[in-house]
Amino acid sequence: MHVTARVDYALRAMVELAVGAPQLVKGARIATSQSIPLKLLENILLDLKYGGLVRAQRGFEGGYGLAKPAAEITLADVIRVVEGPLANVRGERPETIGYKGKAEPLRDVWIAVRAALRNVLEAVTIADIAAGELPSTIKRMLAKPGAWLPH
Amino acid sequence: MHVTARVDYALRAMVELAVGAPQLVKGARIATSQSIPLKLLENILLDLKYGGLVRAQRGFEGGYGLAKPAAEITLADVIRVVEGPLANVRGERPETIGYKGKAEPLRDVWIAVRAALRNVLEAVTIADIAAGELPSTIKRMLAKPGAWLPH
DNA sequence: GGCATTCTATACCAAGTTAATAGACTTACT
DNA sequence: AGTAAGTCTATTAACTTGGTATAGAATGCC
Repeated sequence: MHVTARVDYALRAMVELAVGAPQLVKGARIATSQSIPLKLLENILLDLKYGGLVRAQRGFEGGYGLAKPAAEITLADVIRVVEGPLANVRGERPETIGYKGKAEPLRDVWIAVRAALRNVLEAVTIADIAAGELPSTIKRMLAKPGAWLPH
Repeated sequence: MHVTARVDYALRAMVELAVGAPQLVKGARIATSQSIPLKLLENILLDLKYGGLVRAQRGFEGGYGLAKPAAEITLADVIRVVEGPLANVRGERPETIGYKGKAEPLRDVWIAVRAALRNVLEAVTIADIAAGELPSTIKRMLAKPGAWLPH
C-alpha cells in the first residue's frame, strides 16, 4: 500500500493554498516552502485544476487558489483527482475482480480495505490539516496504543 | 493505494495451501487452479518460505504447506513478508516523514491510514478466507450502505 | 505596444519497479 | 539410476514514477 510522491505533493500544495486563501499563491512559493520540484508541482496543480479543485490565474499577479472552500475538500477528493480510485487491486477496482474457488472472499476483504481508507480519507478535509485539528474520529484512532509503532 | 499482483497471488496461494492442509500442495496445482504463472508463483512461495509462513518439500511427493495453522496467519503477515510495511509514503514509513509548516498534521493522517489498514488486515486470517466466513467486524463494514459502490 | 511574469500544454527522459521467464541445481522418493 | 518435485539466481520486457525541457498563451504594468 504505497502512497506516491504525487499524492503527497498534491496534498501539501492544497494545504498551502488553504493557508494562503483567499489570496492566490504562486507556484514557485509552494515549491520552495514545501521542497517540491517546481515543474513537477505545476503538472500536479494542473491536474488539480482539471479536477475542479484548484483555480489558476496567469500573469503578473497570478497564482493558484482553491476552487471551493477548504472545508469542502476531503483528502480522498484530492487523491482521486491525481491518482484515480482510492483502492485498486492489480489495476482494477476491488469489486470487479474475479476470484476462483475458495479465494473468493478475498474480494470482500478488498472492499473492506477500501471502506477503511474512506473512513479516514473522506473524514479529513484540507481545512482540518491547515487548522492543525483533525476530526475526533481520527484522533481516537491515533490515541489507541500501538498506533504509532511500526510492526 | 495500489495492491500489487504479487500480494494478490501470495494471498491466493496461501488460501490454497490452507484448503489443502494438512497435505502438501504442488506448486503446479496452485498455479493452474488460481491462474498464476508457475515460475512467478514459485518465486513468491520462496519468499513466503523465507518469511516463515510456508514450508516446502522437494522430491516426488513434494509440495508446499503452511508453516503454522491458518488461523494464526493474518493477511497483514503475508503482505509484510512479500512487500514490506503495510503502509508507506514515498518509500518511507509514515512516522518517519518530516513535513514542513502547516502540512505537518498530514503525518498523523498517514498514521491513521495505517491503523485503519491494520484494523482490517490484522483481523482477517487465512483460515477465515478458506472458510468463507469473515470476522464480524469486517462483515459490519461490508454491510454499511455504500461500501460496494465505487466513488 | 512592449515586456516581464506567471500559468498551460505537451513531450521527453532516466531510473526503478513489477510481472514474467529461463535454466541449472538439489533433494527425495521409487 | 531415474524422475518428479522444489531451489536459487539471473534475466528480460513492460510499465510506472519522478523529474525535466521547451514552446506557448494569458495578464497586467509601464
